Amino acid sequence: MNRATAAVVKSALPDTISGKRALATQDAIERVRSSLGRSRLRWSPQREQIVLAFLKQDHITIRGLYGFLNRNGRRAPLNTIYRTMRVLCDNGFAQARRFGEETHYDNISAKGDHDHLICTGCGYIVEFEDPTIEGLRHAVASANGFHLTGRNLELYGLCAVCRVDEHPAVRT
Amino acid sequence: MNRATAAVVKSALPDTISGKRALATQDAIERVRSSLGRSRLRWSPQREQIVLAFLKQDHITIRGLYGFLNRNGRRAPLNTIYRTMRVLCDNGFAQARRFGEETHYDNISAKGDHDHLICTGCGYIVEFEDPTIEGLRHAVASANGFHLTGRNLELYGLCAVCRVDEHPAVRT
DNA sequence: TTTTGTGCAAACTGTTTGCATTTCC
DNA sequence: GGAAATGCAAACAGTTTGCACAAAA
Repeated sequence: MNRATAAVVKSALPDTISGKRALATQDAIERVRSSLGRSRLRWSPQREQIVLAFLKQDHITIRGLYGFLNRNGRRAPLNTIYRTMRVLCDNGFAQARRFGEETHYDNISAKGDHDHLICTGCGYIVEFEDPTIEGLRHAVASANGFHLTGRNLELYGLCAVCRVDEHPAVRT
Repeated sequence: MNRATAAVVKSALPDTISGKRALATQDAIERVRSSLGRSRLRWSPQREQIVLAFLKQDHITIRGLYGFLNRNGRRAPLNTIYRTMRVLCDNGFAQARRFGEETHYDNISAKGDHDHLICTGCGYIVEFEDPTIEGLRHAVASANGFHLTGRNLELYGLCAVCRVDEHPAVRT
């Protein structure tokens, strides 16, 4: 790992979730399930576990999901996870974003376009929204005759913790 | 190829270059050479060919360089190109940026930070600079206690050509 | 003459696919 | 019953590395 874009999110959220979040997740799961159903896609136990795990995070990698599931005794092979995530992307629940070596999947079911502030020390990721970019987008697009469809803005830097410790923090 | 981030640059610049550009390149080559020399890195014929080819483009992939060199009878194996590009990155002449399946190398020897407007139809890439982002960067950074070091902004859309033709253009 | 680069082949990593089998609708 | 998902293994693409040899400083 010696490319400029290093660092990987170490986000392993607690395996237990608060009542409030559990409800929100329950709700979201139901939305995914019926949406897939409408597209004649099916609902298997594996798929449910993967979607459930995915919906708990803001962004996660395939290996992250794989580890999470295994840790909780809900084993699923990598290719099944890949396939499920592709389905989620195709149906507008996830968004794939390449970062460093692997693809990160953003949970966009409950939020609009957002961008990322990434600590190159520990891999900590802050998501933010800023309307300022909209103006820029349209200015640049019209100046070049483009019809815009998407964007990806990543800001890199050192978080407060990593700036103080000379050694990068290990975020959980 | 069915991920959101598709499309690859088809940029194969003319193999002959204008006198003006040739001079600029000659100049840049010399700067690279002496910079590497100062770091006790060496100057081989292969390296010269790779750097020469790289400096002619704004951004290119390893396979792009490989094809370019081969087309011009200056064969170089892939791993040599990879190693040379890493040297160029380490010494501030190139910048690696992952896009789609492969890594793109931006020629930053003669320009500052810039961003990309990318046509998802034909892979055409427009580079642009916009000071507006600076304000945004600092606002977001200070709000989150980050010390910024870099950024990457990609705007995706359809270029004028691809919007008219329903079929994507093949840019050269 | 020592250190760095080259080039071939083999390894490695993230991701996809073929295919027989199982499961959902 | 028929379409779709699973899970194993094998394939694949981009990239890196080990190593013997060649070449630059």
